[in-house]
Amino acid sequence: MMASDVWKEYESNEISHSVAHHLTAIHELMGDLGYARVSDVARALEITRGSASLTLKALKARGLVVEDHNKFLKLSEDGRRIVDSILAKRAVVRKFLNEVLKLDEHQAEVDACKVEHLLSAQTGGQLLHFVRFLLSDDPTARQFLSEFWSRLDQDEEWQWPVQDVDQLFNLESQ
Amino acid sequence: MMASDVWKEYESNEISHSVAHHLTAIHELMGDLGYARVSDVARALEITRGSASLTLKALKARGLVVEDHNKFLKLSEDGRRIVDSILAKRAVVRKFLNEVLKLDEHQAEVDACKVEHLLSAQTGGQLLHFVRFLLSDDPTARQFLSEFWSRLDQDEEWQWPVQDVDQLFNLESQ
DNA sequence: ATCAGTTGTTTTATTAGCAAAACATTGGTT
DNA sequence: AACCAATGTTTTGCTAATAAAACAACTGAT
Repeated sequence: MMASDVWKEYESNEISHSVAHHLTAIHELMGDLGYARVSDVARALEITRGSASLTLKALKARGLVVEDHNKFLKLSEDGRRIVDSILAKRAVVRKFLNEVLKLDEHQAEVDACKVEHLLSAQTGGQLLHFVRFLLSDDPTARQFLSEFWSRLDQDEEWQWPVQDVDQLFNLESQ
Repeated sequence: MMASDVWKEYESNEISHSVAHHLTAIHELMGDLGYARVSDVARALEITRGSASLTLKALKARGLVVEDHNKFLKLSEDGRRIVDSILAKRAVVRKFLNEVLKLDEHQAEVDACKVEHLLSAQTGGQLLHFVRFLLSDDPTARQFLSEFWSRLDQDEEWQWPVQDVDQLFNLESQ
């Protein structure tokens, strides 16, 4: 009852939203500027240098970020792997929301940003498979998508949020 | 560059994970026991009564929870609406992950639990449309799904996380 | 050489969410 | 009546993540 064990796994997530963005900021700064210092991360995330300094100190202690001889930051091997998995999930979710579900780009980006660090590797991988096939030139996929989109145009309105969860799929749920 | 404004919307979310589960706990307790007190919520969430008391006091102040003449809790109209939208998103995501992407039930439940309170109403609604059509008896949908699943069985392995995000869809991304 | 700007750190404070412990209240048993 | 168990609250303390402010160190221009 109540699946008490499930909901607490949220906190036990090793990568918080904040950590995810500190790490990806370093990654993007390395690409954009060729380097990343505490101030650059703070500027990118629009937080104070003090905040970034503290968070990045913790990430250095966790071995996800390494510091150059002169205060230049770099992702460790582990940090790089984490960033890769996060960016991959973000890209897949964004593409699915925007190009399949036809949500506008901003909404797709916001929602992808919110969930990117929370999805399991399995979910990310399966979703990648799914979206790749869905957006491929396979005739079955093309036909399915065009049929789905044509129905989207039709019943444009829909009551959401829904009052009775059990009737979401006009089947039994649970 | 860096979409600084996007990532901060995470914190500005009005419903935190903790709040979402306090509210849904009340809802489920009302269904299971017919009532919900501070202790019942604490037991359901496996936190102390003190913690639940403080969080629920804040929710009463926000008008999402109302207190009976004798310490019995109830969802307000607003609280009920929030719970409805969360449970609907949870159900849709879980169904998609489990019945479409074929992730095992536990993984589907964990991931759905993590993102349910973060998805926008638009995303929830569009995803519902999508899953409903996907799992309907429409021949196009049926054919597409069986084709997807057969491919899933084939290329069983896949390197994840991925090293190069730009080649995720062997197209240009961004 | 001094002065200003940038950078990095530390300290203090705040908020959300928890635990632990002390406390008060209530309800039922004996 | 006395006692015990359950309930609800409050206080204290903790961690993560922020801001704000003070401070030190370095850089560059004049």
